[in-house]
Amino acid sequence: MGNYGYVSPELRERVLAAAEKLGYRANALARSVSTGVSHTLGVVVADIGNPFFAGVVRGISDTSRASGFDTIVLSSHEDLAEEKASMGVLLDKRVDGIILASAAVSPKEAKHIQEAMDVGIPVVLVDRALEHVAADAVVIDNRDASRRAVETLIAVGHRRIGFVWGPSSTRPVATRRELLAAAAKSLWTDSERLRGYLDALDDAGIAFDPNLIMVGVKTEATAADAAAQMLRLPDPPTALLCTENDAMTGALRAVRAAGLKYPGDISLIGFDDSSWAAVMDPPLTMIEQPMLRLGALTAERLLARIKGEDPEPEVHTLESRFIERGSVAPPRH
Amino acid sequence: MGNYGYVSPELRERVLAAAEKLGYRANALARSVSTGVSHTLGVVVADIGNPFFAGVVRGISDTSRASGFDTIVLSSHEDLAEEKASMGVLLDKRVDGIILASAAVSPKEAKHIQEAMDVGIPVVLVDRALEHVAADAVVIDNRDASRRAVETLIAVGHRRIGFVWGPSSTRPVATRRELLAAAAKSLWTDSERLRGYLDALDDAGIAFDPNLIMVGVKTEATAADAAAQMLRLPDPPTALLCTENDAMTGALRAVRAAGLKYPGDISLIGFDDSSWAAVMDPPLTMIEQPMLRLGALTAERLLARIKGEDPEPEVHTLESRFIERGSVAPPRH
DNA sequence: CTGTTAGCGCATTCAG
DNA sequence: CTGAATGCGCTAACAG
Repeated sequence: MGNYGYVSPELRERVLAAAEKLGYRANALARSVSTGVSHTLGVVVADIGNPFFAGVVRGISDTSRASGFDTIVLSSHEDLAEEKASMGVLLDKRVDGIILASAAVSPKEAKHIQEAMDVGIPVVLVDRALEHVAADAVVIDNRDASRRAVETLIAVGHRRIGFVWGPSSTRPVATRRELLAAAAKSLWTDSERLRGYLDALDDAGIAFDPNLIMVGVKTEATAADAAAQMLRLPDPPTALLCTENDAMTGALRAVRAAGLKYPGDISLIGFDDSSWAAVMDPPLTMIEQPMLRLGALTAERLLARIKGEDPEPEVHTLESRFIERGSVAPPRH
Repeated sequence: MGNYGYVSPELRERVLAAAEKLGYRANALARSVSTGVSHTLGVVVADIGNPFFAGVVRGISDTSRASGFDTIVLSSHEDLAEEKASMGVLLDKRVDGIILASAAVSPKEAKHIQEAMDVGIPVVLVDRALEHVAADAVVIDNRDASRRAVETLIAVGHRRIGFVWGPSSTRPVATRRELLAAAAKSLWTDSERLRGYLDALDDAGIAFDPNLIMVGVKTEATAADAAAQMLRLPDPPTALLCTENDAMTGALRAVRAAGLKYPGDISLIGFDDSSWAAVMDPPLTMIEQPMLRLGALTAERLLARIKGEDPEPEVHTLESRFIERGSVAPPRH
């Protein structure tokens, strides 16, 4: 049944026929115990409910299956404890390698990753790189994408640009130094996107205003609150950059509640394109991430290491796509 | 390490300490080979990229984990062959039970399900019931929900109501008989929703018009085409019922391309609520499915069978919620 | 309580 | 080519 050893064609037929008739299935677990390999990839994403990760997972499983590997995916719901537990489950189930979109925001939170690698099981990071972790990472050009978006806004005249979900600091951020410190303790993607935002402002000589940067817990509701608060400012933003799907829907709620129209009253740009963004009226200008390719490349890197290759860990950066639609216009006056 | 047998507290401490220091992890595979149980649930959904299924999976894994079960989820991408292969993987990995949202549209396509049950591994269906398969099923009141939606439309005066994604028949459907035959060969959810639509029309004495029912392959693009075609009719629909997320975005594309405004020119109701639906302008009237509870209840039923309970298979029906927002209005004149 | 032994279902090695 | 024996890492049953 395992397709090894020598058998006469005739015996093989008889065995196969008997197996078929009896409904026999080889026990993959016993096989793994015996061989030491499971031909299975473990994946733990931050939130499988996020269409972005669903796309990445699709990319992963398509290419891993093409190589004869199963994939078992777990979701940590952006919770570090759950992430560790999930990795434990994968290690116990003896997967041959692990793909991880980690909720860790600092090197000390990434111990479990290093430990897994120390045990000899290869890990590759996806979507979120991690400093000081010697693992491959497959990501997009977050900083660039963010900068390009803000530059687009500045190019048509905006100078007050809100940033709808940034560092998840608990305390308010007032100075640039505090902001950078908070960013350093945030998810890599959030941090990068914030830096890109700052890059563009700096290049244009626009002063950074802490009131225009959302800080704290990130949910659609808090995004709506933060956006609403910005819009009530004496000098409110004329444009909003939303760094995630829920940030955008939250911002849209606030914009509508304030009785504002986009792009006339306020311009909008968001990360993570979707069908909905395209059918909004007007349609939303968005930054599209290559989810499938992200997943595919990640799986390729991991598979290579499983096959024994052992190059220097590297950060692979894929390009996002800026989709101009109808949610950007010059500010009033 | 397995927490069985008798050990002195002191020895236990020494063993645990040694295990800790050595980084020892019990091999879950070997354990399963030995005990015959894996404490893991297998799930194969039709499309993990669909937020609806992502929610169901979340419900499943939350409640199964609470019972000490891991869950490994696979996506069939609505493909029957992949579904069978996925179930094979799960059986090989010796999961203790399987949850399935099947792509099967007829009893003969459901053999693999019966086979799994014959081998002694419990299966419970979710989202889609299957006639002639003696398995538990956890679903929503699709037919009722659909009927209520159409009744709402009729109540405000609509008589020409388009049904944006119905039976996936390859040939056009002209008569009511053909329609029912096509429905019988469609996904259970699609079929139920179509019946509910027909129920409401019948009750109101409105004649069924095959031109107002989309038939064929179901993608956002084909939905847009179908809707566009309906809108070009000499006697076009004044309302559209969209039975899925992509059907709604497709319909919206067509509505916009035709230069129509909702709800003034055309009313809209859809299945599967989302943040986007709520922030559309006007916001969309939608039918919300209790995804989490659907998943949770499904897991409960399966867990019960794994624990040895063996009641008569039953179809458990949960209630959907009709969320009235701003996409329904009386037809013009 | 402790130490030993057999056995789970497979892959692999080694005589015939 | 075939059959039997050994071991993978674990649980379970059994003497001491």
